[in-house]
Amino acid sequence: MNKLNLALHHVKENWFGVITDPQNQLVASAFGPNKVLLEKYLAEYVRGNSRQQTSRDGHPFAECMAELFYDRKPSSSVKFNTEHVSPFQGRVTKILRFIPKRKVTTYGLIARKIGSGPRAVGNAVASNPWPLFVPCHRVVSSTLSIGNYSMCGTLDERGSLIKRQLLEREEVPIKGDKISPTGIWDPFGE
DNA sequence: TCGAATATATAAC
DNA sequence: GTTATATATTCGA
Repeated sequence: MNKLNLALHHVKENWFGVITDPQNQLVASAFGPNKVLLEKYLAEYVRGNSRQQTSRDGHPFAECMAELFYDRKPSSSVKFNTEHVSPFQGRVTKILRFIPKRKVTTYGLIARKIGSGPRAVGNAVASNPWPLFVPCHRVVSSTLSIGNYSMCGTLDERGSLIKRQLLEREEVPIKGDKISPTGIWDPFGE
């Protein structure tokens, strides 16, 4: 029981990987150019959960993930397995899912919305188990610089570049190396 | 349990 | 621009 499935999909320079549970819920996703690192990262994420019972069938979510990467499809109808996320991460995730396309928000605004601190929100966003499906790339610092984006657990300039490309494809207004103020979405709404 | 480490914010220089 | 400090949550010894 509790048998998980790992599915991979390759498009151009990137590998897209998803782990799903028997109810077809998304347990975790990750992507990057290094297939070995990707598999290692996902296996580590579910360590202790499935043991060696992970199967490797294809899954439509893997293709869906690549579509999301190229901004070709909405992420609706994907159910998430929240087994590994803390209550706090859950509250942050709920906000992330509301950030509209063409917009971003900040760690600080999310923090104020849920009565927490920006640094804690940064931790939660950084450990988002469902990148692309849950648009954690739509969160930037209060200075409006693009900021950081880790892929398969590694945090470097490359991730930041990918984050920028994702935002550009979604037509978030960017001037120079900063988000334009018109691109900010306020979680307090109106 | 506690100390250290964060994908931060803000104020002051 | 660069600090210093406050801050919430997580993780490991």
